[in-house]
Amino acid sequence: MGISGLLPALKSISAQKHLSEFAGQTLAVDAYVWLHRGVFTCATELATGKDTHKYVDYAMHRVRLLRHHNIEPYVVFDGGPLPAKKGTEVDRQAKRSEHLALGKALAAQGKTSQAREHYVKCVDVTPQMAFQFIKALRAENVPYVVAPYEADAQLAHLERVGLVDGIITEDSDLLVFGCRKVLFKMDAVSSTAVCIDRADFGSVNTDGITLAGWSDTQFRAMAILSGCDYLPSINGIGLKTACTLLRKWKTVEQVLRAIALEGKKSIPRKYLQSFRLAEKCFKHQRVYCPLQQKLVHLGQPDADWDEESDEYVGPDLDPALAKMLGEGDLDPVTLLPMTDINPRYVPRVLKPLPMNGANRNKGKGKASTILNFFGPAAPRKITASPKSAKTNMIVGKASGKRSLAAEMDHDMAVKRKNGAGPVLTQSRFFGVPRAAPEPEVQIAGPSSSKGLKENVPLEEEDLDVETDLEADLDWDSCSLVALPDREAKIVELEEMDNGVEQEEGYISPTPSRTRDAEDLSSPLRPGDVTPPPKKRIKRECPNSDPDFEADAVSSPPEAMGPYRARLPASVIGHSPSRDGAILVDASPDPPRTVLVGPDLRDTFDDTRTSDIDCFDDEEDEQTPTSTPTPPTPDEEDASGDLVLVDPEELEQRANASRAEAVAAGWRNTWALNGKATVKGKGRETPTAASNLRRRETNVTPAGRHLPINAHLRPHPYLPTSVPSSKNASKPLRSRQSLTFLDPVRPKAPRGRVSDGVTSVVDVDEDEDAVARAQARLARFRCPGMP
DNA sequence: GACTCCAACACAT
DNA sequence: TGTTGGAGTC
Ligand SMILES: [Mn+2]
Repeated sequence: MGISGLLPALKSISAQKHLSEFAGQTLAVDAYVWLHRGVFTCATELATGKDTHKYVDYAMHRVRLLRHHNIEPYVVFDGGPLPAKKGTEVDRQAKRSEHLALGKALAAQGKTSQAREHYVKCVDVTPQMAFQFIKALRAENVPYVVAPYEADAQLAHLERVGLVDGIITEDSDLLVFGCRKVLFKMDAVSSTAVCIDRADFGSVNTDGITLAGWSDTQFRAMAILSGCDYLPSINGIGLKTACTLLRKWKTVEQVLRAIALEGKKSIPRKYLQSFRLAEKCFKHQRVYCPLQQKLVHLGQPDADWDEESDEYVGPDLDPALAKMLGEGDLDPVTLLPMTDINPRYVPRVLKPLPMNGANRNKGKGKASTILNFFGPAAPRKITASPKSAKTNMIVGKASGKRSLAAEMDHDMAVKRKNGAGPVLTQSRFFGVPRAAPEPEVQIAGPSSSKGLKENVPLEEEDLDVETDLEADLDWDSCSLVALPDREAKIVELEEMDNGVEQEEGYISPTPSRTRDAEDLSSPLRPGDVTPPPKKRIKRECPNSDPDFEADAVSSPPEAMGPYRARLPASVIGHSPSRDGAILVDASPDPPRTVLVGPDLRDTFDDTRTSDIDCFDDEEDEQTPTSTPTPPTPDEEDASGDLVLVDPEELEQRANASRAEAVAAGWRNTWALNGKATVKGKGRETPTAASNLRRRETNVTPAGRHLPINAHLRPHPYLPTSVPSSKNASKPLRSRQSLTFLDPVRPKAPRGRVSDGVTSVVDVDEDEDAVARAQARLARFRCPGMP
């Protein structure tokens, strides 16, 4: 959903920019957007179960477009459902099958175009489809990561730790997650995008919406109040009124009080409590940190943290599992080994990859992942030393590519560590626009005829090449990423044909962190902590072939070069702000209102700690000041009657059914597997229905996994230590996490293929462990709601 | 009139 | 996921 109305409200600070303006930067990409659009290319094929990878081509085309503009994409995939998301999955699934049936019926009558209309509505992006994209990314050495939960939070994390300079998405939520630079509506044809910079928030003035002087917390509050994915809004409250109320009353508590006293709208019971949880999802959702190679909170939780919260923002996972998940080797929803639904699709490898010795088990090291996983030296904590990671970090056949990506991340980490300068003075509030608004060069047509020329004709001969490859290669016994030597040769041939040269030079990162309003207008800032970026040296295409699709070939074998070159500036001179707080010059301190008034225990929370804990934590320190007069005590009594709704029961009921649905899903899964095991083949024909799943799925549809001879069983789990929070005044309670208790001994690896579906990671021996993890996860993912 | 809510639609070629 | 237009509400 996102925050409806947010983008229009921010129109006044939205600027359409040409991609070339981001040259030299690394931009995180919300993969779902491209995959979702790509699906339109081949909806019919997907719905009818035909193998296709057109949706990957669509996405890769954009990847190459970015690279063409000297932007390094860092692709981020969605993970499993967050407990916070309610599973509306059932009726959706029903609708999908309807559409599928209708589509097939029409197709049978030859009405293919009408059929397609329905097909489109029944196809959805699955993790397995995402994996096809990942295969292509690996082949072209593009950094990527799979989020344990929502891509939103993952994207925000990458920006926060400085691995990327900005984010490409369509989801307005990203702004609520605290992202600084977000690019919406990227258009491949014009090579433009609509850029919203957080530093401009202070100058928002669209239709009565104003954010000057607001903190991130206030902004987030506005978004949540107006209704978000984690919490529907109070009836009648939209973005505008949320904004207005918040402007007047400053804190959520007071806003609620005002609403209650007004008496026209009914506030759900425990709304404030739910609000706090929703807030936590935005602030502290769990993400995978490529640097630490484990799950971390987006923002470190501080006070007001308990186990409920800790699970609500996404249960922790064992680091070894988290890593596999983050790198795409697990289905993030089921935690089962990723399944390759289209093994015949082998993305063209543009360059033989440099592999160190540890990596050189390609073609046969089926169990290497598992070996590494469970082996003696496997799961370990990444310390500050990038070396340990380098020697140890291999994930099976993913081989060179991924280790490259990982190494890149670690290089970034090192730089980041070394370069971490003094924390700049930052205001926590959105600055009011000052001085003359910077004249922004928009759509600065990149120097060139070249850009235009290269954009237009996109030849699709790639497909042919790939097709040839498919025909040639034997994929029966090895996973796709394990490239046969033969392919490497083909690749080299291609390289000779297309050989393009790319400069190895270091490209100066641009300062990406804004400190004041001026920064965004002038991205390049002499005297900044980072060296003034000379406008990137553009890759030249010596060939007459201007097609940027061929660009990728240009990467030299020592592919680390380009990666380093694209190190985001933020890695170098800044340490990430705590809560993504931004960062402009100080604006007038918002006044603090003393909370006096009716007892709204129902809407607030019986256990509320303090009436003025409103602007939580350390983030917003407000100086006491006079402000709109708080409600008078004598109005107090009325408040009790204002609560007309009692959603508690409804909610419980909903939870019950949700739990049931999930449980049913699991039962089906395992039941089907059991049956399948007997038969020998467990995967039903990949009908469209079985292949379709929304990304918010809570229920695991049957027929999506390989038959696994495992069963669910209860298991204990161990508490693990909590990430130390530097500013946590009190120690956090220990957190539960997925832990393998039994020593696992890897057996001889054996590939597994059924119905053309190949398991990428073979974990036969660890079924129990995985099953336990899943059981745990299932519990986590469907907890009782507050 | 301002705002919220909802249903329908676009998204690729 | 966003956008649009129209209905409904205050
Ligand atoms: Mn979202």
